[in-house]
Amino acid sequence: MTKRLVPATPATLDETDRALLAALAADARQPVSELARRVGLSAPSTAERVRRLEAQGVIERFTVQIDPRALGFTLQAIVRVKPLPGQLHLVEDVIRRIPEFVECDKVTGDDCFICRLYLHSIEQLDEILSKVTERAETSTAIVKSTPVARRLPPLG
Amino acid sequence: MTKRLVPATPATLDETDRALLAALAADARQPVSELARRVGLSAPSTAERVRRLEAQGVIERFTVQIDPRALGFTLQAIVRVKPLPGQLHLVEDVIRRIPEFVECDKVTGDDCFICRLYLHSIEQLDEILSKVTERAETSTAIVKSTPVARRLPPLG
DNA sequence: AATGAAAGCTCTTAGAC
DNA sequence: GTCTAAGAGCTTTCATT
Repeated sequence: MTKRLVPATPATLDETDRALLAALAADARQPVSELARRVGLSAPSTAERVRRLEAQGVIERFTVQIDPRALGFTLQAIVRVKPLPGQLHLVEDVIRRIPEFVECDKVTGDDCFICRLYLHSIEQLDEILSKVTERAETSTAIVKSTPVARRLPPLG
Repeated sequence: MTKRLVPATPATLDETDRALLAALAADARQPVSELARRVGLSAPSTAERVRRLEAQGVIERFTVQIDPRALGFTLQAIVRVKPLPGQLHLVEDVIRRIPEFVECDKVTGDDCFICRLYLHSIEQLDEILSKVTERAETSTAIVKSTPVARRLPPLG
């Protein structure tokens, strides 16, 4: 697997690149030969474009989307975290080390962190948040449904 | 590509399945032969397990993680959206139709929706939110960094 | 459920435009 | 940057345990 060489800020993507990205987003495991058919190029050219997109850092990684329920995670919560004075870095470390926090962004405004938490049960919420509440105020919202599941932004 | 047959709530995953999922999460495009080496099975068995995980709905899809900056999205925002009375469904539709909203969860509590928004510039924030603010109160936080990028929850 | 061997595809490399 | 062609490598099928 070719690895990122550049931090990828400017990247000139033509129509073929965009079509490739869209096709890969829909099914990352489809063979190069099929990708090639979709974008109207030969297999070698297609393979090289995919490698180039990886090397440029446009493609960060090929991955799999797993249904959390299949792993026993029946609940999802969005937690806003406001560290107590002087606890910011420690709070960040604590979050990073709890694997049930599957995502965390540091944001502007009163709440410093906004995180997504996977839970096996509602009881587990207290269990996990207790590790954070020593050092931060938290505000939790339970996910009832997901009107928009992670999708690609407009490629145009 | 085999498609989901069951809503996947109970799924008995053994150690090999978990190892497979972890390997696929790290690189979804690696060949079955390599996956087979990693989990210590033959290629045919490995291929069948991957198909089974897809059919069970454990694997939702194979996809690609793209650097938003490569597409010109230099900013990310987390927007909390509280629809005005009677506007809930319309607000949900509006969000769904704006492709820059790359993710949206409906949650318990005062703010009905929590969404992730990709932006080309700070000016675009007003432009996009103006389509929502006719029907909802919004509260926006700009992402400064991402201490935890989307990761797999614990497979144990 | 898993394996090994063989047939059939797919990927990559090489050389040319 | 792209193509065709051919060898290398991968995936799948099937008979077997």
